[in-house]
Amino acid sequence: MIGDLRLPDPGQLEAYFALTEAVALLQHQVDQQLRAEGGISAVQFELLMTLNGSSTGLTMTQLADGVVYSRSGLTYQAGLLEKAGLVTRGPSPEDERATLVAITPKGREIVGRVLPGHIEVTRKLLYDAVDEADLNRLGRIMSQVRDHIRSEPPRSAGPRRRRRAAGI
Amino acid sequence: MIGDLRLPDPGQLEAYFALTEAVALLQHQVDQQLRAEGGISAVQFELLMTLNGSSTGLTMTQLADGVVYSRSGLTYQAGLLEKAGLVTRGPSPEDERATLVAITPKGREIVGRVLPGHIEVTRKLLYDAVDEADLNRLGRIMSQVRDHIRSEPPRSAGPRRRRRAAGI
DNA sequence: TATTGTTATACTCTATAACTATA
DNA sequence: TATAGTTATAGAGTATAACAATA
Repeated sequence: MIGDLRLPDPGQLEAYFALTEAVALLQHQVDQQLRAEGGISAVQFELLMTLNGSSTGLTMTQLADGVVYSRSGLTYQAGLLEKAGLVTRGPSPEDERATLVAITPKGREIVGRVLPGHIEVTRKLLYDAVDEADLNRLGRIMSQVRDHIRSEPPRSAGPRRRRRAAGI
Repeated sequence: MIGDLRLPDPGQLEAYFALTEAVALLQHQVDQQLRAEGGISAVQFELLMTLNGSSTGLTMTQLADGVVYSRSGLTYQAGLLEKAGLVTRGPSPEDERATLVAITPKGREIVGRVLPGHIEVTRKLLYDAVDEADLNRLGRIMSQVRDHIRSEPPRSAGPRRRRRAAGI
């Protein structure tokens, strides 16, 4: 049915399925906690956390690094955060094209409010599930994977042959 | 700013961030491949793969196991797949309340069409990034995490103190 | 010309609550 | 009463393409 396709061995499949399923479960509960305690989504939390580490603010492009979203999606999220008073947006002195995004005191307050619960959730679901040695291994392995993917040529490089789609 | 909160150590944070970022990057590219070559989303692919392993079909409830979605979300996806002719829905002979979902030949065709590319993407992004020993470790660790989360009491158990939200 | 960012638009997806029907 | 599933609805999020402004 699949022809001469070399299938991944069971160990590879198990790793892939366990990885995606566990992360989906984890992210779902993380998102619930952030919405319940801070009224923000996981994406917004990630943006606030990134900005929290910068005193001068970041440009939209810098903010987009490390996030998967499109530029317009990021503009949308930044707009929501600005409307809620958690960030400010202003022109960059260095590059007139750029927009500098900075976290506000209220933004830091929200981060401080949700962080304990966030840590509690991740501890309960992730840190408590594996011992310290395995957690170190996990961090090393997934850092490797992340760096590997980031070093790959951009998606559009390989003009993949596009066959007829199901059209859902 | 955060009071006496015990912060996770750097190793824990690194593992968590690397995990979520790497999986986000991986899933994004997997989704692109599935849409380009099969016109289906990652969720729909997962559902088809699950049904592909069952000869008699599965009920909506059985299908929901292993997926994070709400019942209505699953109904929506099943409706899309049915409209596209990739699955059928019919009453279960054993339980009149249940709906039996089964994959069609056309559904199997789509799976066969996208699977090689799917395997190619995961191989390039995940399997090629780590050696065999690490992949086995990853599978073991994440299976542990998945089972741990699944064994946790359902979300609603702990009536978390709900503070004022940002209201985004 | 290339880059930075926004906007308009359309669409996909998800969740909540109310509802039907069967166990 | 509890369970299986659907529907109506509403909202959040995402991507694409066109656009304006600066490098």
